[in-house]
Amino acid sequence: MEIPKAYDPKLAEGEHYSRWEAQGFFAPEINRDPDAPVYSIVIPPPNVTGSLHMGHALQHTIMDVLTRYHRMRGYRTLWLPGMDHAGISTQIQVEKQLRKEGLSRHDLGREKFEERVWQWKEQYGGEILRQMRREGASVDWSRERFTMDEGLSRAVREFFVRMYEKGWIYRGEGLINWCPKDQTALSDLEVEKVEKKDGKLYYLQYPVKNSDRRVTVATTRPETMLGDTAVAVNPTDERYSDLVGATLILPIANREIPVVADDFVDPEFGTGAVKVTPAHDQNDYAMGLRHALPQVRVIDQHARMTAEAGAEFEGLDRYEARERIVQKFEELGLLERVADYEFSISQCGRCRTVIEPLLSVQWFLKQSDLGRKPLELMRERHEPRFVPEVPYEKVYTNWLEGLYDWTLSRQLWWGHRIPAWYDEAGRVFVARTEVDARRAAGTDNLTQDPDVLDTWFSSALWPISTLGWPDETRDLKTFYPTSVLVTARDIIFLWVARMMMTGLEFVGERAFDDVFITGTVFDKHGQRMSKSKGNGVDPLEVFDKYGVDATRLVLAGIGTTDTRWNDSQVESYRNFANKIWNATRFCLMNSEGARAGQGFEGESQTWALHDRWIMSRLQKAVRDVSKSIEAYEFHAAVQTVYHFFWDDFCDWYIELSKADVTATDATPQRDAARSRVLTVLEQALRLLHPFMPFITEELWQKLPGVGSQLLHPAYKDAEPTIMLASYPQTREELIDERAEADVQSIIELVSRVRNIRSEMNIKPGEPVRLLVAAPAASIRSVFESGSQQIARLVRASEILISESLDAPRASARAVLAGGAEVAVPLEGLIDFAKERERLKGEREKLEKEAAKLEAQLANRQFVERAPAEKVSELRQRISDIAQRTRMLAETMEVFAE
RNA sequence: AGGCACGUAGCUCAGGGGUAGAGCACUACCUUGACACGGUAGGGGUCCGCGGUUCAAAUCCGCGCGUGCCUACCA
Repeated sequence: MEIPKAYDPKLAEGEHYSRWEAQGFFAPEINRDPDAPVYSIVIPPPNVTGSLHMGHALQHTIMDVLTRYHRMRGYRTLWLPGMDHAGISTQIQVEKQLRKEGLSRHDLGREKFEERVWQWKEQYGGEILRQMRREGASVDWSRERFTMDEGLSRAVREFFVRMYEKGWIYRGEGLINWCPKDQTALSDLEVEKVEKKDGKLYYLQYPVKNSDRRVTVATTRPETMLGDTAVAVNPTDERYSDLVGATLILPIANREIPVVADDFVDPEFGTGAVKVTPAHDQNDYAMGLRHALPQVRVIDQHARMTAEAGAEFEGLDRYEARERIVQKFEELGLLERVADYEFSISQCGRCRTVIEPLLSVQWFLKQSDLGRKPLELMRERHEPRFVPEVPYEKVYTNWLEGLYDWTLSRQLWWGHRIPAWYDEAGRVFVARTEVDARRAAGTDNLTQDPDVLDTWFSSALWPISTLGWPDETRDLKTFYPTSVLVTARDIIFLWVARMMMTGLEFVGERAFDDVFITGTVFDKHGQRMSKSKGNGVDPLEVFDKYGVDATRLVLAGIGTTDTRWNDSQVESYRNFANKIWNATRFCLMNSEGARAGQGFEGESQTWALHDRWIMSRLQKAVRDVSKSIEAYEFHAAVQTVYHFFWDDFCDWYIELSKADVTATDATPQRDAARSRVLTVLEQALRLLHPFMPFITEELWQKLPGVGSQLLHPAYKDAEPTIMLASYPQTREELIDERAEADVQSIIELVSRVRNIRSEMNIKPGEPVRLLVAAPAASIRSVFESGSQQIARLVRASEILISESLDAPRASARAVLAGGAEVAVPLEGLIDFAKERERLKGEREKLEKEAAKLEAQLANRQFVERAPAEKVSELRQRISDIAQRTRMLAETMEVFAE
């Protein structure tokens, strides 16, 4: 069979996915075992406007590894894909498109605009889903969901109505975050805090009524003073105790406002007196409620001053007003001073406009009620299990402990319309459908609330709504609760906690068993990747350059760690893919007469040493990889499989088998050896498949002997594919420590001789003779039976094995474990001085180690208190080293001048 | 301001009470019939600093320094 010398990822990547998909391999229905255990994951739905970035690629890789692994283990496996309608960002996208046509959404009207968005979604949306195919994501496309689907929308209305009926959703006036640009309310979680903005702190003086006294307040937002309805001081602050209850004259507005006492005020900060603007500041709002202060609105939705601010300011932008007011204070002689000040501001998470806290009527959800069950579940049973547990369990718990009301309504057109209707009298009717609302109202003359719900409202239902809730569907019963949620840490509050709330509330069970929080991928300078910085690494470009499988290996290894992206890691895994390719190429070039799955017949004790060895190594690799995947330790899993394949299989097993495998005569021995190499390879490919789906499928399909018999019994009727093959299971009885130790001594011998060759500058083509001595008969027999292989690996023309060494003076020597020695006669080739130096170096190394160990043993405390096992281990090591040193000394005598 | 992580080879990172690891980079040799995206042999580390616990600390604890993240009602 002719296959190219280098692996070209594009070929495999272009070929297999569509077949997997078409054959239905991704759907859980492929599993025919009625008793199969269930494994399910719902994808964190990417925004319909989004395209793939490294964070997605990381999450998807981990989900796919878990999904493929469990599928191969015979689980009824579902990974459900879908998208989020992404209210604000999608609306912005479409409005941008309209603007190019000279239109606004108001020109179209609501209905036409919504149609337009749907159109946009069909045309441009969901690019990321196409990109997921490129990643090899084995999601069940037949269950793809969109948060605006009819089913999911029904779930949203159901959620809303039930919460309303319980009194947990209410409509009321509150101080909310308002984005003056997007013209909508935002939840606290959609607001970004930006720290360390340079600004000013203005010290303003308010005169006390009927007095010469003035009270100085400090503020970063002088323009809000027009809305002040009090000044607050700390009740314990003696400087102001006589003023509490006094009346101040608010300058410019010339309004009378009281001085109130409130614990909130920090006497240490500023002047210890705070202006209170209940209508434009979160804290002042709360204080206003405590003291029953009036709320004066001086800033409107467009961040312009209102009529209430006074004719002089009406219509001014908030920042213009600020300047004007400061100027005015100066003129009045009431501006005490202005100080430079560093402070933080809140921005719209979407457009970065500075948020304006505004009083307005919105819909709210009392999260503290809905959050009670998740909090109890965490406190009592530590569920869900966070990976890593530290610090996320605490982050999650702390948030649940301090829940506040969630502003649900958004003044947008794209999203789930609030299921509330008003009659002419303004009475509100919340209902699942308009028909229900009419029935309740007893009239058809109703107007639906114009607002839509926060995008995260529908996201909160994702695990249950995608599976059919509120109906009790088969999918919901089968796949819920889901096995694990894989996501980034920044949406633990926004999303993870809320899914737990709805799952527990409506289905009575946690949304997922485990929550795996991935690390963050930074650029090579440690900066967060972002569009605006333009420092993002495009996963697709990395795929193009190094292949999807290599990229996945890097991503899986990242796991929960924050990592700076560097291509060299991907390059090394690209090389690994090529190594896999070429190892397979070797096996295929020598596959005539061989079949994967054969060659290891009979009692393992009758097998050759290197066969027992590789099987033992394979069992351990299988054991460790499975254990690591199940513990979400992907880095360890990747390392294990990488080193098993490269070091054990390629460097040693193939090399040790080469003579047998490449024999020209078609003997049964040769074919059995070929089958054994193929068998180990085939198992290794399966082991690798969850991480590297494309290359493993590509190569697996080429191996002679693969077929339906290798599929997991749950998939027995399916077309042969590695993705439905059984994941290798450890066969404990094949773990053979003796064989591992024996091959280890062969490896040591070979390495020592190669070292001599290299240090002595012996030409690679130049054959050498080997004189090997070992006092122990067991080691001698290992060397004897392996002498052909050893000779091949070190290019020896002859190997003489005896009990004690009798080598010519002109030999290079090395001491091995267990008292064995090796000498390489080098008549005429040896440089005595150089050999002396080399041996001296060896001896120094040993002496240094011996000194350290001796010192430890000399410590009586150690001997008395350390476990006996440790002490004897140390004694053993010391005696090994002593023996080596002794032998080395003898050897050096030979070279004495 | 609090909380939490992290600091290991030149770089990116594993590991973690008992012999310091990988990949890349580096040095030397090798185009040997799987693979130069390769092979063989090497060099390179007071595991941030200082104390403590322990027979034993890179690992556990405290403090300090540095870096990053999260939370917060600093007007």
